[in-house]
Amino acid sequence: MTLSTKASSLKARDHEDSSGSQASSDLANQAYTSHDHSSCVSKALEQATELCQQRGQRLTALRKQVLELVWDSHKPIGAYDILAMMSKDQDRPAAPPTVYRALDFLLEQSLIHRIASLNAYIGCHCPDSTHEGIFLICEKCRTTRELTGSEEISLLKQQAANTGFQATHSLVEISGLCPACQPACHEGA
Amino acid sequence: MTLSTKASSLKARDHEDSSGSQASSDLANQAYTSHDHSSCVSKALEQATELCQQRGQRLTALRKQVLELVWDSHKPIGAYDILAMMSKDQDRPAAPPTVYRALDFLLEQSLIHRIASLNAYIGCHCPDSTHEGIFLICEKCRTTRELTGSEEISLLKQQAANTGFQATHSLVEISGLCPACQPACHEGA
DNA sequence: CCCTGAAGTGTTATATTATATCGTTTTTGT
DNA sequence: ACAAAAACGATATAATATAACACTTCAGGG
Ligand SMILES: [Zn+2]
Ligand SMILES: [Zn+2]
Ligand SMILES: [Zn+2]
Ligand SMILES: [Zn+2]
Repeated sequence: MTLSTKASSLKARDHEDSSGSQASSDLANQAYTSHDHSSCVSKALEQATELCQQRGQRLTALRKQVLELVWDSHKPIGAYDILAMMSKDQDRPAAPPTVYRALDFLLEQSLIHRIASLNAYIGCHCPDSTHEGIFLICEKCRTTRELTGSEEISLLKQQAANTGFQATHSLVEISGLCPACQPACHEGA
Repeated sequence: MTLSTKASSLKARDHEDSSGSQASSDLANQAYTSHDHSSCVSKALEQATELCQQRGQRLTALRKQVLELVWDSHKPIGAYDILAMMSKDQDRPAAPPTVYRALDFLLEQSLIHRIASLNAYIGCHCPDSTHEGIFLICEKCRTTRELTGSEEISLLKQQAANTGFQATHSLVEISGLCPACQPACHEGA
């Protein structure tokens, strides 16, 4: 597989530890800082509601629930994990198409992204603009951060154009170690 | 899905038309030019044999066969398509693990690449060096070309490093229209 | 040469991810 | 209220990938 340690199932909600609010000024998101993530989620849901209203799209209860489940983690979450949570929390035996249809809608509205190397989904921090994401995926803890600086994307597309290729969409995923997981590398006795 | 028209099955060997040899000087490969592809394949197999010998790795008949089937197309080919061809050509009812093990070996040896957005595999043009590929995937004909200019990759990793992320592997796939398929866009009556 | 351990392969079963299809319900616009 | 469209529930199935175990092949040492 692409990443080294393939857990049997992607998990969410495992960093809801501290609620200290640290303002990391110039960063697009706070994937690496321990923060009040529930407020992240609330804001994301509010923004999504507003955006869909503006666009004349229907953010139904089901779609909102899926969006919330996706947002609840800084780690990409698999469709079947969402399915399991929906079935557990609400005693609804949801079927795959239910989740996939919601995910498709959210992807179309740019409210979430799909991480191809993990077959998983993650909330988008800047859903108001259609953009090409650059994703930094930690091979150890799977925390994934989206960079929105699109200069590199432009360069890539420029180079593609130089070869006569007409680029329409780019997929950039970088695997490695997030700041939190790097010290763990030096712990080997 | 990531690409617009998802054919039910990826296909190979559908551009073995002309054998005109056109030297496109500065290009790493000839995905877009009509050329004697069978000679491409031969060279790739020879080089693979040599590289494995140098590395003390065993390019067995099975692995070589899979490599040839992958190389036979400029389009990424799915594992189950390889499986079907193996079963057809040699009256061997091969099972999935047979193909996946060969693919894993070829991936480890950098003789092929996996295209995540297609769940498919394609031969590498420069297997002697470990590198990060940039893939240009045509949404119409699926012809996929690998760029080896790694400056952009370096920039991406640099930007990742600026955020404290220690990058180890990058995945860059750009979808769009290859030169051959672009005129088709203007044919709409 | 023969033994032996490691690597490779065959085979069966199963896991994981995603879609097709159809019928019902809900919403929207008139 | 009515009709059309969109969303949803439900069942089945497709597509991709791996687990587990037995058997074969091969390299290397005696
Ligand atoms: Zn985004
Ligand atoms: Zn990490
Ligand atoms: Zn390559
Ligand atoms: Zn094309």
